[in-house]
Amino acid sequence: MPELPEVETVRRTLKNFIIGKEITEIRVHYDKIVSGNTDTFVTALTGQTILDIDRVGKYLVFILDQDAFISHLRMEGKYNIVDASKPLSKHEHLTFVLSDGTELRYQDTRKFGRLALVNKESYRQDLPLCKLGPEPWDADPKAIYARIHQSNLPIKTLLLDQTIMTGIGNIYANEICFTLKINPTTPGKRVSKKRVVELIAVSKEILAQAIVQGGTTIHSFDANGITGLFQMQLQVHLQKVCPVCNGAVIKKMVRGRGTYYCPTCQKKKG
DNA sequence: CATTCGACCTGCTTGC
DNA sequence: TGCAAGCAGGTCGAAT
Repeated sequence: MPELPEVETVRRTLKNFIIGKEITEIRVHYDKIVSGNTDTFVTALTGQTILDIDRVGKYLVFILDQDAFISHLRMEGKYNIVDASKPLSKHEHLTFVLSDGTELRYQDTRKFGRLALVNKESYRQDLPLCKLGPEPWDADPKAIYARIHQSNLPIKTLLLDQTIMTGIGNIYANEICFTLKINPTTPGKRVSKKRVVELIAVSKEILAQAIVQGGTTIHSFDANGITGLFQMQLQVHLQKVCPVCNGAVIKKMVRGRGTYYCPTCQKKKG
């Protein structure tokens, strides 16, 4: 489900409920949800206390006494905090039994998400996180421009490339292009330095705004779990009418991803 | 190396 | 109504 703002909202919300608690037992109900060896994961983490939750791009990083593990929610992953007596639901694939009688459960309808044991001291330098580019607020415009400028791929596709910048997903890629009035199919090569600077600035603004909205909308969790789902005002994504010119919004597939844009407002090629 | 394309999964919507 | 195809807020690995 999530792009960076949703993951950040999940991180903040989850922290209120699990910091300082010990994982007394781990039950894996769907083996493939854990990357690498499941027994190793379970054995290593059982008995450790959750000290903090970090985030790198769209990854959550749970910091424990001795180890850490990363969790990527992919399309539909979410966390539930429930009383231990609550029956396991169909799509809950992993349960962390906590020391206070609650359980942290990972739920994922499509089973795309993954959890993996990582080295607490070096996870940012290790795979897979070391592959990620900077988040927009840490991005060096020169470096980003260098990457974008050498590619013929559509700018929208490049925004989704987590090795260039991390955190942007399909929805925000569409929104960012709309805000900048840039045609999402514009080849990276044709995007000017100035436009790249603007692209980074807009990415920052939109993600930051989304985090604020997530923070104000989601104070806790409910039966739907901690999803970070929030109702941000979308300008083009899933829209039919352009809010600026009232013209029809177009939907087309760009490199396999649903892409929405206004053909009138987003004519600019760079 | 950069890029493409299918794979990974389930469920909801759409169209015949 | 029934059923198949298409699509969903993401990433990876194999092939080109």
